[in-house]
Amino acid sequence: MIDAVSSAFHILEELVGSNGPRGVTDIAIATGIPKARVHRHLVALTGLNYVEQVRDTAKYQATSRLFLLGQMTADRLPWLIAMRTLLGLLRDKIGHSLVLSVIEEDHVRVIENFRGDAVVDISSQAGAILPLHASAQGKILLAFGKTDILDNCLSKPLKRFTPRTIVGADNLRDEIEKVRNRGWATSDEEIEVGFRIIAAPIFGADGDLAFTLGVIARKETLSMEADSPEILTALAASADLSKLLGKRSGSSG
Amino acid sequence: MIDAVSSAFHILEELVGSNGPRGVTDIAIATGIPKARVHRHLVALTGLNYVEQVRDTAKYQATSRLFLLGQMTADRLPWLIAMRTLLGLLRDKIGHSLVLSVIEEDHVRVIENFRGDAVVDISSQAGAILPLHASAQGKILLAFGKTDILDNCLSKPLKRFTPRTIVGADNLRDEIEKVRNRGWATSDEEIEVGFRIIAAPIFGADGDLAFTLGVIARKETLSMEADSPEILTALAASADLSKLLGKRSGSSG
DNA sequence: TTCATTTGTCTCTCCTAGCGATACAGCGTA
DNA sequence: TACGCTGTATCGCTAGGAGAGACAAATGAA
Repeated sequence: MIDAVSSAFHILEELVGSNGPRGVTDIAIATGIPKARVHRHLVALTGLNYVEQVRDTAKYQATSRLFLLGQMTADRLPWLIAMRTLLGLLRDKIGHSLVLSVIEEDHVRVIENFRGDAVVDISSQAGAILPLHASAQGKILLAFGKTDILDNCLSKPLKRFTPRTIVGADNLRDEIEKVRNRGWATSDEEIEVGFRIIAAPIFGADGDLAFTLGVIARKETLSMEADSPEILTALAASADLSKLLGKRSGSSG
Repeated sequence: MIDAVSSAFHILEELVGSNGPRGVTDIAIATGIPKARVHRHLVALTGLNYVEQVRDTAKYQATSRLFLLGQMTADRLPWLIAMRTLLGLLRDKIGHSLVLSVIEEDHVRVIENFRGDAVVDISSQAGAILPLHASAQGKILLAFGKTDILDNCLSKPLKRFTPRTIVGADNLRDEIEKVRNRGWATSDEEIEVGFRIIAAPIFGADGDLAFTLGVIARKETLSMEADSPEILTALAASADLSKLLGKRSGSSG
């Protein structure tokens, strides 16, 4: 591991995860990296055109070049493009917001939102890490990921987000068993009052869980019956995507 | 400038600019970076989850995490999102492929393509650098960028891409003068036989040229008359985008 | 099979590049 | 004016990243 590179990305992530230009001191505090190092890196990144200094304020922000790097990455990952176009179409079809998340070791990270057509938009933040026991996507990982993830999750106290959050170890174990049997997961106001999520697993070429597809909506508009059109559609889509990924050799990330 | 960070991004760019997993030696040769260093960096980047090693082949490729970094960048650059949605709509309206490019110092780099509805897709590659004297977008930079860019461009021999490429210094000077006067540029089979491009400038908050909007199509389907709907629409759109950028303080990248 | 070549990876020493402490300059504010 | 911020510059120190080269595992040709 090269420390300088690690620091650089740490700073970039911090920069990109906030919603405005950031100052050197600010970033130093947020990341825990000494100010001098932060400054040195910001200057370096500016030289590489991945960061720019906002005139007047002297604060720093990421540039469109970093966006471009991501775009080019997507161009080289055909399955990513295919997934995105498919999910775009799916969103148009069912109207609810869709959330694509990637499995990273032992957590679930949101890659992209496809906003529904509801007046009030519901969407999670790209880059966000979802709670394992309270989100439908997290339950998918607990059910279809490596078994030690579930054990590890249960070894720590489960955080309560709403009155409906499952915080009992045995209850969660039962829930995960149910998810594993029927092949899809729900989060019924367990993470935020008034909102439901359903999620389905997407498997990679190696057969391992690679992504999850989530449908999120206000509870009044999203049925959680097994034969509801949303669930049937989501299951069909995730199966299609698994098939899509199966065609190639590469894996997730 | 931190060498390690510079190397890391150099390697990443190389990785992302090719269309498949790359080997260590391969990248070392392509980038001119010693093999040992490339390997060390790839391992480091793998540790940061921005790169993964493809099983079996042992080659490396960028992961969706890098894509995510770009997406998050876009989320923090409101004008980028606004531009993208506007251009998406515009593409649907005029049907031709659109190309959004960013001005980087003294060259023009493609950020994103919005593919038209033609059966045969025409699009440039995201990340590609466009020739200044032969592309419509390049002429925009020569006309509206700093004057030394034009001088510098003319100081070197102009590469001929097609029989119609302008390779005479005086001819190019006249052409650029014309572009500057009317506010838009064309490339009439000057870069590839059979294809036309028209481009318009998009100015940033500081009044400097920041982006260009290009329309690309087969020559039979794209009129280059000043009053053609494509040109009028493109000009209106780029003016709108300039206005959009004028509202905020940040700049390009 | 055998040999040769090339791959990704590792080991080693060397010295430079990145490090933190500290100082400094510019800007608002009190 | 004095203060408390900011971003930036300086400067020795040494840890950490550098390159050369060795190595093993593929790969391919004979």
